[in-house]
Amino acid sequence: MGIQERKEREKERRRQQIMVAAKRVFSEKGFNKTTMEDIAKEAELSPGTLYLYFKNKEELYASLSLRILQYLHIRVTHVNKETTLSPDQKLSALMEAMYDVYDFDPLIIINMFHLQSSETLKNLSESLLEEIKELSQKSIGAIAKIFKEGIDNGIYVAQHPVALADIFWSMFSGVVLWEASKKIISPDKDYLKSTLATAFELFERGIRNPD
Amino acid sequence: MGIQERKEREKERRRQQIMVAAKRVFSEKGFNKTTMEDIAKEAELSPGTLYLYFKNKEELYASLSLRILQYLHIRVTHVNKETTLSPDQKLSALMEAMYDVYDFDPLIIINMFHLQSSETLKNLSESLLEEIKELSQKSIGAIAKIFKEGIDNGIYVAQHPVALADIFWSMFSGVVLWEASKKIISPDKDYLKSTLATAFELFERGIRNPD
Amino acid sequence: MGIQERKEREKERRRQQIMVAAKRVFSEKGFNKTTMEDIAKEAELSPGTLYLYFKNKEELYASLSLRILQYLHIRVTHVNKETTLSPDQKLSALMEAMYDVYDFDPLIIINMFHLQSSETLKNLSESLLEEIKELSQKSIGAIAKIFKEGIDNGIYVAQHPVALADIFWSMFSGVVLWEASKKIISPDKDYLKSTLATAFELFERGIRNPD
Amino acid sequence: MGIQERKEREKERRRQQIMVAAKRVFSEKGFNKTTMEDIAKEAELSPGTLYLYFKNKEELYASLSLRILQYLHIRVTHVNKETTLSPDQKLSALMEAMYDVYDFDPLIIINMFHLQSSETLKNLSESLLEEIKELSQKSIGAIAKIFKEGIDNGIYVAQHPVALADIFWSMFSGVVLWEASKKIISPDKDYLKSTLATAFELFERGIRNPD
DNA sequence: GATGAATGAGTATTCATTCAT
DNA sequence: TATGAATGAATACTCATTCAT
Repeated sequence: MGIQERKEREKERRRQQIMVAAKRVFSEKGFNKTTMEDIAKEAELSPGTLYLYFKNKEELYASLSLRILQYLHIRVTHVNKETTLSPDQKLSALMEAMYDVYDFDPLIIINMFHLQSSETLKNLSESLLEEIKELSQKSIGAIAKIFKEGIDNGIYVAQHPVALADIFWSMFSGVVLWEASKKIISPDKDYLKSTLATAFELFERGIRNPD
Repeated sequence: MGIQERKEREKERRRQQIMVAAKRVFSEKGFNKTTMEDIAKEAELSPGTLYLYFKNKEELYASLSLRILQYLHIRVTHVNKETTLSPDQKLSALMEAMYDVYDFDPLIIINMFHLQSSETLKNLSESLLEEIKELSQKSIGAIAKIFKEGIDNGIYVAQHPVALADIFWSMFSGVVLWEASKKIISPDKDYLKSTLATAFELFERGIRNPD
Repeated sequence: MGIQERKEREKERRRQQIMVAAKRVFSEKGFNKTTMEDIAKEAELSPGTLYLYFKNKEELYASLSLRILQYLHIRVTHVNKETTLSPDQKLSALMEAMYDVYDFDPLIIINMFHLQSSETLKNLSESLLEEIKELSQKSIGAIAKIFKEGIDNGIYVAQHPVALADIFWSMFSGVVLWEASKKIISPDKDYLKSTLATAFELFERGIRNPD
Repeated sequence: MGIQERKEREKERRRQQIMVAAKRVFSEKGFNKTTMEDIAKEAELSPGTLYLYFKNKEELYASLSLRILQYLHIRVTHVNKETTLSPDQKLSALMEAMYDVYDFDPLIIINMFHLQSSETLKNLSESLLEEIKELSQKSIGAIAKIFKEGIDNGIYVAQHPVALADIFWSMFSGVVLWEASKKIISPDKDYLKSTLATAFELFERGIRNPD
């Protein structure tokens, strides 16, 4: 391993260290109430160091959202590669993946919507924004591919596959968000998983062609 | 009309005046970048006056979300009152109502999710929070009632009506949010209404029992 | 006196209050080492209030320099108005005025050079910069007018009056600055006034035509 | 050449390398907006290395001003050595030298005044300050010597030679500074050299005794 | 000597909120 | 009621300087 490479690896480790700390603090306090000093303390670093790895607070925040997109993309791509699966089986696998995405980081979906507010996006660097765009499109594209197969097979309704992918993703995140906010409004109930299951079931029936 | 009542009415008029101004400014700049002075200027009032009618910035913001809930509630209740309509016709009317909710205030849906972040909710007065809770539950309940009729009639799947209502609302807001963020990510496309139509169509097919 | 006018006057009073405090602190600590909080404390105001009257630190600083230009302009204009004076008498009066400019605010000349560094000028508001430009030009123009009379009379050398005014002003501020820095380097001597007198004498002989 | 000496020479070379880089960056950005990292990059060194050769930023800056004093001193001493020249010829040579000083480093004159602000001088090491003092005095002394000859010869006015030297230097730097700031204030004119020529001409006539 | 990652003190600026009028 | 001048706490970000390697 060359010196160059070792340094690169070390740098990535620091980024991860900061992101882990940031995730903890952002999750607990939300974006506005979290200070860079909070994060620095949590990461056992000085505030200045954070800026060696992230341009500013927004960009640190956004990089957290990027991780879930990366995870999603990997999972969905993986599903697509399983050529032996039927569209129905792939859809099942996709739903399974969505549960995992949720478990991977339940709070970060809420962050993603914060991220996607124009207020935030405008402060990101061109390169990070580009990365987010690209990953979003790829992920939605990969989901759409699953639907396309089903549509081509005639077992799913003849809708535009990307539109279906958008709806699938919207429904997923809409449910997650809505259940999260319900949890605040009436903290004693936690229906998320079952609501999600019902939503998926309903979605599946919705896209299926009547035989 | 007594003096008391006239005063009350006058006060309500001012609240509305402020809310109209606030909506304009929040819609344009988002929550964080909007200052109370911006709103005061837009309302042609002084900053101090705003605090005579709203406890703080968060509460002013939240009251805007309350309006859309009120509007939604009125519309859905109205649908429910039409006893001559079949469940299917009511569902159509409900969808129609959702389009109107969106048209009533496209950006405020995004605000609603901001509202529901714990960060914000914690700063609201007990009474306002109570009002939001109640109205949310009533609205969801009214939507659930429509589904319940269909389920009881056997034309909709035997799911818990409230779960269906939640999914319906989640899907609606999920699509609105996702399309809004896509507009920023890939600004050249604006599919909202058609995506929404597809989503509703799919939802309808999803909940319908196979004959 | 109308309310409008009284407010205006009150506002001007506050500006002066801040400028007086700022001058004291800047003189003592220099631009960089002076904090806005220092000034606020000296003015017995809060830091935020400073920003109600001055856009930023640089602009507060620049406004101090503007005062000396204003003073200079008034004095020189006054000299020009004395139509009964000969060019020589006017030149004497001008020199007198320069001594007073110096006494008015000995340290602020140094500030003026700080001001005129491009570093600083770039941060000023368009309007303030405009004001500085205009006042500079007017002042130099007024000085030039004195020389022009002498030139037209044939008692001063046939140089461009504005060039003479520039040199006069340059020599004045050059001497002030140089003596100020010498005071730091060898704090035991204070030749300023006599050096200035010699400089003026020399200048006068320099511009005078041989009879 | 011993090892000691070679090391010394190497060290001096590095100092020069850094100063050349520093001059470029300071000239472009001014003192405050220049960072040590900027200079390090320009010098193709690391920030830490700069501190091996200069105590701190101020001292690096000051050492640049020292160079021009050194240059000035060399030139003026050289003029003095030319015993065959008349005072008038020496004065001409001095003026020539000043043009060269200006050409040597037009912006550094402005820096010199920054240097001489008490704000900066207070942070310099005793030894550097001493060096600056000494060189200033020597340079002024050398200039004064030229004037003294003329005075002794009776062709220049009977003023204190050091006072004349101070005025000469003040006028020179005053004109340079003023023209530099005018360039910012009214960027369309660039009279420097001609103003300087007029100033020198005027100075010469000013110091000359009427025959 | 040279490096450059890490430091952390230092501060200009903002803006929700208050309160004397 | 309404005002709007004043407040002052709060914080993102910078950068000269250090020091382990």
